[in-house]
Amino acid sequence: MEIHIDIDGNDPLFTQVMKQVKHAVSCGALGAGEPLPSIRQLANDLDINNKTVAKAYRLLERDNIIQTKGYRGTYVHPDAIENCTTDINAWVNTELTKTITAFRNADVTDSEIRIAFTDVMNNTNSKGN
Amino acid sequence: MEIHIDIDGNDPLFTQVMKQVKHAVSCGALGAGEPLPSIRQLANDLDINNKTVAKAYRLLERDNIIQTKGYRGTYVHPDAIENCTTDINAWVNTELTKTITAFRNADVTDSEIRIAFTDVMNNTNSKGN
DNA sequence: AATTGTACCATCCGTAGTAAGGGTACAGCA
DNA sequence: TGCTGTACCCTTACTACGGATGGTACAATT
Repeated sequence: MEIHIDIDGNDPLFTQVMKQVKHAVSCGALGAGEPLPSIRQLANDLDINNKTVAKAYRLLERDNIIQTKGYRGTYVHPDAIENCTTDINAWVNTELTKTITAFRNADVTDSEIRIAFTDVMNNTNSKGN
Repeated sequence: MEIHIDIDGNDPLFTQVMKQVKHAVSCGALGAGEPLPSIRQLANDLDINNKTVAKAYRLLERDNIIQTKGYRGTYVHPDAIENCTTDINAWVNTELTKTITAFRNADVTDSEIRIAFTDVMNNTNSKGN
């Protein structure tokens, strides 16, 4: 596990952590079942906040790249390699594009789309993110 | 045409103008083909900016509530009454709700949804709003 | 000449959301 | 006891966007 962080990079820190873990997995540097450094450990090594690493880990776990075993640490998910390729954000992007272009073709203002968007985001039950 | 504006109201000014024009039309106070006050005129009467009224008029015309006849002024659309009931924003809202709840059920973070949204909005050709 | 809708330039303020950090605390394992 | 992940609290930039305003200018109509 060698993770390097570029403070001045374009990507936010938690994104950099996610990308590098994914990369380590797809490279084989991190095999299925192998343990990852603890949140506090990695945060300390990278000299960043616990929450930033925790956020990266949380999202990695949602994407089934890693697995948190309660109080026994965090490990690489058995199906990590396959799940590295499937990018959930890509799916979200294409779906949103379809919806939004439909709106635009109906001459809906970008402003109106944005208003409706924030409206829906705020007045709907989020599943607890 | 009596339009009253509440500066301290919750709705933005251009929305108030739109609502009141729609109301005047559906009430019958403003019949099909009748002329509306000019943009500058109404802006002056309400003591608001030209652009604010122009924005309201522009959206009202898109919704086929009113009709701008070039340099001859603005008039109520022939089918204004029917088009008063069909709210384009309602359709946008329900469509967006469907899409977003789908994302949330897939455990996509609200943050990720927002990022993808702004991404799509900025990296797609808007039809010129 | 005056008025029409419209287009373009620009600014200001308020709000909202993100990213990141700091702190404190808890329950379960070794 | 020490470590694990996790869940709260609150705070600080930074950014993007919306709403509104101001000014200037244009072509076409009356």
